[in-house]
Amino acid sequence: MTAKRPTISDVAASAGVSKATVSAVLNDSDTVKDATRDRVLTAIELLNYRPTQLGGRNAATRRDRAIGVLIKEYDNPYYAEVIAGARSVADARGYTLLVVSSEGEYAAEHKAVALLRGKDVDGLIATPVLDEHADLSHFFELKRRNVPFVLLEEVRGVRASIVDVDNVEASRRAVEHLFALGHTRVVHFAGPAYSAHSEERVDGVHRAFSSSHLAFTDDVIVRAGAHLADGYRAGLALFRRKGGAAAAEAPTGVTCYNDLVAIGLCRALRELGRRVPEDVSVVGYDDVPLCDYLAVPLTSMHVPKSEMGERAAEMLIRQIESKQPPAPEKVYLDAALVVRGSTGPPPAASGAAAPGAAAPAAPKP
Amino acid sequence: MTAKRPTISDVAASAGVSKATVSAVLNDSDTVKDATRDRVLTAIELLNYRPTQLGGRNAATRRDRAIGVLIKEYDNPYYAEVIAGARSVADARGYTLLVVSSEGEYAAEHKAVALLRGKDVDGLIATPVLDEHADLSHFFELKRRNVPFVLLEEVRGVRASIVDVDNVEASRRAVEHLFALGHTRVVHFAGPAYSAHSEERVDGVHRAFSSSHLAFTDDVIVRAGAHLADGYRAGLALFRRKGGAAAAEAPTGVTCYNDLVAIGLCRALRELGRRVPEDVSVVGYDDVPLCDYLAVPLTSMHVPKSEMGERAAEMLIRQIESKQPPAPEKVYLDAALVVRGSTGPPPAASGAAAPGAAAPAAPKP
DNA sequence: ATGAAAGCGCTAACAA
DNA sequence: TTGTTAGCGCTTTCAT
Repeated sequence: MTAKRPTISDVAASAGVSKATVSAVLNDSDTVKDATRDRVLTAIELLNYRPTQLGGRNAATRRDRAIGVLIKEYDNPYYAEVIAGARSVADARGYTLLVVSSEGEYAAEHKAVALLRGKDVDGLIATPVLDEHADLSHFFELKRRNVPFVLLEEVRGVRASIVDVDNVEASRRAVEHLFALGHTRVVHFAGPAYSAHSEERVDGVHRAFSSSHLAFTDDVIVRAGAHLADGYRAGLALFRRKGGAAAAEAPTGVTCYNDLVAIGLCRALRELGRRVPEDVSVVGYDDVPLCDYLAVPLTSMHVPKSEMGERAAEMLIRQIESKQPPAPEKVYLDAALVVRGSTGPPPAASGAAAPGAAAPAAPKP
Repeated sequence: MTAKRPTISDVAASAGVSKATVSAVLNDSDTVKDATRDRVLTAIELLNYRPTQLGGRNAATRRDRAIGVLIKEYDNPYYAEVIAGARSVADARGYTLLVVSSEGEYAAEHKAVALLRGKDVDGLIATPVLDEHADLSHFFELKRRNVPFVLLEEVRGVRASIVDVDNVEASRRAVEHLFALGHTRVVHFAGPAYSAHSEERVDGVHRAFSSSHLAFTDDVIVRAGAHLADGYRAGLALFRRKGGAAAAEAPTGVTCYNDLVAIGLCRALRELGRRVPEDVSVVGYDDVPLCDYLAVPLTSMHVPKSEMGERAAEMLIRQIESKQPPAPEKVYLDAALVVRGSTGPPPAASGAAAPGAAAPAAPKP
């Protein structure tokens, strides 16, 4: 009863060509005339054909359902929560998650996507690397082979479903939280170059400054990274430089690309004898569970990570199981600032201030 | 020139049976006589045959090399480092890592291993779940199909390569560190039931007590878990109970299954107004990078996670690429205690003590 | 309990 | 540029 999965022969018949020609189209051979390629592609769409790599009776029957998940950092609790969300719905629907990380490298991403589709995953959830010079052929190959995928981060040039948060707006609100507290020397610790989210968040910082009477100068954006060590290094560098005589110019508030960077920064501040939030206010991003476990709990922009994973998986599975080739869907969820102990009013009024004047006395530098 | 990969036909010929019979053996069909099964299995070993699921020319040529990695928790930085180590060597050798987590559930582990081998991974690195009642058929299937795998945690009943640390010894030393500082009321926050490592570490605690003059009672072992929230909950429960009048009986030192649990415990202590290390000393396990980033840095048992991943991957790839079927290898690496700020002498001498007596004066409760 | 033969969906050689 | 033909390695009837 159950309609059989179409095979390459069905496509060939429908397009009025041979199996070999269809195969050539699938493998992006340049020996195919544009007209015939189009005919084949149309037939693929029409039948919703999905090629398989399997041989024998395998191809027709045995199929364990699997969803590939492409992330960018194994050591980021952000992804752990997104994956947990995706897993909960995948599991309920009989899919298993296969996770691969590009670690921010474009070449690794390319290889990973190729591998996953070579392994016949039924669909893909991906956080793509931002790389101006990189080609997008691996995503186009997914399209060609009709493998559904959902992105968790926009990538220019690929029409695809996406689940995300409005990062520029959220980042703007993070900065405005500091403005509202009276901070005037505010800085942003930006993420890695490979992150579109980082660019969006930088943009948000820019907009917050634009809406204020504060000047957006070059030193507002400090390139940090995505990891604990990045925030630590950048924090040490910045605040050591702005120590001693230059202390009056030091920022009193910092928004960070993510919570890990913020935690790294907090360590640097601690080691330099600056208190959080008395001397410097710090706001993270993502609202990782760890925020609540720190001695001074971290104010952070809450991102509904688990829900993002769930929504992405639901959307993807719907597309996988749909009879029609899927139309791209876009879902934007809300982020909300969670204020905890790491933010407060700036040390003195605003201008030049002797360190440790108004705030509770510091124990020891 | 390059010796072709043996096929099912080669095995059939070598064993003097038909392809169908070999197929039956591979799929664990019970219609095969023991004698013939043995002959087939021997032929498989002899030729070092590895079945493939792929069809067409794929099977002979196109092969992206992949290593499956089975972990137990996505949200544990321990695995992030092990994976990073494995990835570094896998990458250099042209292998891509596919990570799947069982999240501690046996059924998920079974499914994951089946999936991975269905996807034709070249080998597997696995941290198996501890489950007395569970069958090990998925690992035997790997054996039957000659898929190399290395474990990162012992599992009774499976002869396999392993890379690990001597957990009972390491755990014993963690406890003895507290004993050496003068602690007499010491407790261990144990890990989840699915963890063999947890059992080993509990065993280590037991041995430390045995070598001391302290009595090992039932309350020495507190079942916590593997996550931040587990340590927090268990910590709140234990120290709330031992508050007020019972405070004199409260433990002054705690060793934990891992760093996450320790961090959770520290939060509980903070919220209950107990200072670390002045009132309670806490020691973690794994020595995750985060330890250095806490306001009171965490004393922890350092496990060479990255090296474990590297060694496991090296061993596995050697077995994958070997002409001979591999003999199981066992590697045990050294753990070493890293003393940081979270441990110190107990509040008073040892018996009933008023809090905050001998330790350096606290700024404010 | 086993083998012969047919077939799976795909790719690759080679003609046309 | 395309179709024909010949596989690939494996699984699965169905006799025996």
